[in-house]
Amino acid sequence: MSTPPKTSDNFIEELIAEDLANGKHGGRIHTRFPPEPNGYLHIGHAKAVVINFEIAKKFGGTTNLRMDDTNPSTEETQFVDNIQNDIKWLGYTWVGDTRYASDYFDELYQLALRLIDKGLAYVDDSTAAEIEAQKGDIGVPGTNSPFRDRSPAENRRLFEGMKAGEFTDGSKVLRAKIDMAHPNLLLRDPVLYRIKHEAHHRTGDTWCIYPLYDFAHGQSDSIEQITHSLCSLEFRHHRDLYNWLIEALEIFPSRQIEFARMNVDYFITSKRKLKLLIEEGVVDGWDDPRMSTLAGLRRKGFPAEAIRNFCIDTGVTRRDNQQTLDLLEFKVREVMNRDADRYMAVLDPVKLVITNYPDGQTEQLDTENNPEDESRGTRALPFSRELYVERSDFRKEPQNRKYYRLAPGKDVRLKSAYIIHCEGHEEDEAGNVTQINCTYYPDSRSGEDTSGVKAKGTLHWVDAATATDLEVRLYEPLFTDPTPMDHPDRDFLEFINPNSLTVVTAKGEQALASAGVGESFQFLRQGYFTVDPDSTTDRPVFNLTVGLKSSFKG
RNA sequence: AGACCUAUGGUGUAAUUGGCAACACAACAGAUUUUGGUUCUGUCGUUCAAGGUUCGAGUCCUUGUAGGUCUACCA
Repeated sequence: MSTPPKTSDNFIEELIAEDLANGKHGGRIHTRFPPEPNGYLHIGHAKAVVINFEIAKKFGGTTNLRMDDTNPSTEETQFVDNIQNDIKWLGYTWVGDTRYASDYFDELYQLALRLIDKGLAYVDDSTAAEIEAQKGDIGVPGTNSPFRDRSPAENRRLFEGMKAGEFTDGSKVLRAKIDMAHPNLLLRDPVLYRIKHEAHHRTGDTWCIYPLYDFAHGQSDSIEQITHSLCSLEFRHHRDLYNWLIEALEIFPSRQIEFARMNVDYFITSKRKLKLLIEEGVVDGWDDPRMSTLAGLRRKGFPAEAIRNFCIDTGVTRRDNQQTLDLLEFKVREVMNRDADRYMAVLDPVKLVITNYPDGQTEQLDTENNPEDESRGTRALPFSRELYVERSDFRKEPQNRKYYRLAPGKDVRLKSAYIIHCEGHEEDEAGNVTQINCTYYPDSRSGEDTSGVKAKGTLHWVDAATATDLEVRLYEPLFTDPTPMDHPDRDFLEFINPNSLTVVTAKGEQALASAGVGESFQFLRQGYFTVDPDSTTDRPVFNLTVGLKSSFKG
């Protein structure tokens, strides 16, 4: 493991340790991750996944995966499949089959009847607008619905009628009977069930009434005997209702604990906004490498291990936090530096001719695959008179003594090959460099250098005759502002970075052409790149995963 | 306005629960280097404010201040 395990407990672990010490649930720990299948998982979800799975693991417990699918209008099976895939990819295995809140619709309905029979819920004929008006306001008590005092028997009859499809959408709802003056607005007789004559992605037309979040989530936790229900801070106010229902229904007392969600610079994590980016054509889809989705980050090449380490190391607290992209990228480099083989590819090629190298001659040079991991071995590199090097590695005039790349009169080492001496260049009428001319020191061959020439700089290069074309997609953050949502006066779309994607044709080592989708490499001196699924045998496509750190100023 | 939550370097997270404020990232400087990468060393800089309790307060109390959340038949 590249990341040492954290030693101290976070506040959730402290609370759980307390429960354990008090003998709660006989020492059993069971958590759950409850996504709504109406979109793809993003970096913020990853945090919740990691917290739920890691904490359970730490205490020898298990974790369920449950689709919170109580709203037939927005949910799709396509999303279910992707969510499952993402969690597995992150490296986690939930216990048993995937659960669905919709599997509990019968039980939930029975629980609703129980509440009705106890006089703790009623059917309300008020319109949505009327219910809103009854709600009161912050600091202003609400008013009782005129239907609040219907008898349990009447409520039961009406609720059964709702289920039987006797009423139209919106004509009736089931409400909990709590307190219209409660300081927590959520306890002012919240709506529990609504009528929706709409097909559900799993139950089809079986139901025309569907429970709301507050009458599905907590109850599902109880049904699954979840001991600790870990969720983000915005559900704090729901906890009062969560607990009220546990008592009213006399069901298994799961304990909800809230933590602060993780925000990351240059990423947005609103599913609605992510969807908008797709609809507006700003990105190509949920798995566009510029997206904050796990599908996007995976396609871009981020290793699951790096995302996991990032989520773990950023900790669990109750305060608002804004994580830097720097740390995420550090975690990515940390893993890829260890794992990725080094190859050479020239992103902006310019021809370099070694004038004293015999025309038509080719030799094979040895180069290590990964200096961090000797077991990765070496490979052969073809070398001949004509090469490609990076345009930015040449200056018509040397800059200063801190510059040790190519310029007239300068000596540089070609990685794993020879030291060359820059003689001059050719250019077109516009002054663009079209060719760099050099001579080489025949006795400076890598590994057996007796030339005595010292070259401060080492450049990557590729043999022109055998080089293969690569499509390389270079990414920058999707936004020009680290927190595009934090401008109340401006739309987040105003902060779209016009340079978020640049496509270039690079010259790469031939071996790169046969790399498999998802394979990652370090392109020497440039960054980590990962093979995109758009690749064809004719045209391999590489995504920039993350650039190398560079202390070069110039 | 009411209720609830939060406050430690630039960012994030710790602090044996009242005992020398530390770790990571970032930044800066240097060493090593056939990647201006990696690795190594060093520097920088922190307890929201004011009172109080105490031999001793980041930690406990009081009062402020700042930020966040909540009035969907979404989750």
